[in-house]
Amino acid sequence: MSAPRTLDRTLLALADPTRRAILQRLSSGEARVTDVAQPFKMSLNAVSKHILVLERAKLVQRRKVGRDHYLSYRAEPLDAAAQWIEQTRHFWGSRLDALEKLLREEDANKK
Amino acid sequence: MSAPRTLDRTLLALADPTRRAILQRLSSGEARVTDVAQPFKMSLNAVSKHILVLERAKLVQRRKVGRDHYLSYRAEPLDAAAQWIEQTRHFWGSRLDALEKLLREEDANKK
DNA sequence: AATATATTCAACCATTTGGTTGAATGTCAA
DNA sequence: TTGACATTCAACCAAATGGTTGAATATATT
Repeated sequence: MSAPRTLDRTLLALADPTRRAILQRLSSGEARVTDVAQPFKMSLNAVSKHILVLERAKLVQRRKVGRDHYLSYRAEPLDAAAQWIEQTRHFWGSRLDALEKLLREEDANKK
Repeated sequence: MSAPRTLDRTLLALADPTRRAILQRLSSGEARVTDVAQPFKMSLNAVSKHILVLERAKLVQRRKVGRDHYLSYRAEPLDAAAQWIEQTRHFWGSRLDALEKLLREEDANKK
């Protein structure tokens, strides 16, 4: 089904507070690169690189209008990641069945 | 509440197919480092490093018995990540949310 | 005591990441 | 046309990642 590369890129892109902040900013609507970069202490170029990572993960889309690049948030990869995590939790167990697994392990150790 | 560092580490740890495979292996019960490493082409040491990343993210716990280190999967960080993603999707919007809303509206129209 | 097994530690290497600064490109505006 | 603005490109740097090999450590086994 879904190539794992896509999931890799999504999770990697999300594993950074700066990039999550960028996404949050975009979640309330389009913004230009400069606008997105404004609140951060780091250089515009650094933010530009973060945006590239988000684009590679398809979490951000770019629309060029003249010299301005308008960025927007795309929800699909996050949906896909959520789906993967939910499915995984279901198969691997969550807190609720942790006890059960523990008991299985103890049982195995007694052999 | 949860420091973003924890989420960073969880997502980063999950953003790698080898580490996800390791977790999958552990999801069905404890295993030693050697057992975990066996199916992989890479060296034992490489796997050992991956395990370290998973431990740092608290996705894997280690129990030493003599020379053997028994590894087990811990579900809590994944639960936390899922919670973050779900909350985020809720606030940032998603396709599924849109679909849900559409269905709710259709439902309302039928009344 | 000698050897084999399980694991980590240490050093090394190539690549990636996250940041910087400075220059280049493209577009708007006076 | 000249200059300001928006953005990327390029080079560089430090640190982290993902892998290797070889040695060290600790524990079992004979």
